[in-house]
Amino acid sequence: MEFLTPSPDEAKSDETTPPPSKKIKKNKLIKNQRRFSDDQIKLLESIFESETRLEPRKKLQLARELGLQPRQVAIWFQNRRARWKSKQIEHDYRTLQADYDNLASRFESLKQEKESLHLQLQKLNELLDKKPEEDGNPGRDIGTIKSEPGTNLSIFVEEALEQKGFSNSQNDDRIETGHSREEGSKLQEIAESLEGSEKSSENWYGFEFNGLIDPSGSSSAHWLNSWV
DNA sequence: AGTACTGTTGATTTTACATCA
DNA sequence: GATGATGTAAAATCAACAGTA
Repeated sequence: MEFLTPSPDEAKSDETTPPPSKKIKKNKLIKNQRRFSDDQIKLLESIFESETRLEPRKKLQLARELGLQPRQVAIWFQNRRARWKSKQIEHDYRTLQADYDNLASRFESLKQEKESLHLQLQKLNELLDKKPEEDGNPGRDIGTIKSEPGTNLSIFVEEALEQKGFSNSQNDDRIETGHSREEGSKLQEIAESLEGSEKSSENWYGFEFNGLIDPSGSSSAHWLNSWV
């Protein structure tokens, strides 16, 4: 491999002689000798890939091989390290920015879902409280119903429906307490919808909700209201 | 073609730290 | 252990040059 050799003036900063002032250097630079050749860069890069710092012995060897002053090799590695570091910082910044944007987006979606669920719960409560005294069963706030561990939302709603006099049986078409079948279907629909939301939330973007749903018996509505 | 601007890159300076005699 | 000389690295900066609008 044939590499350029700096002129005596260019070999200004070897290990033994002090570097000339910038003014002198400025006047004596020769075009095309300022930049290292492609082959020199190629070799320097390949070594930098495996080791970002050079041992003194290796530096001397490499300098001989490249036809450069050891000082030039040392400076090249210093600059390379500094510029690699700033690029790395830029890269890390972009990565963090993307992560943040992604999380912010998830947060917004979850917030909207929470609001939607809250609305559905309100509607459900309104329906459940429509005729609280007719069957001697006082209406209760859905938000105060205890949800046992492992109880999903549909079971919870079914219980409420039963207490309200709605039959949940597919085969039982009887309307026992004067509620229309349409009303019951609507409630069931909401229950299924809620269950669907609950299920989808469990694995929403890989989020684990186990820790968010209090298994100690606090109401589903409570965690929904307090979360976000 | 000449010019202004910008990015790249080799080199320098300053400062801090480690090692050694 | 304290001290000065020496070497090296990081960070900031300079300066020459190439590419581009």
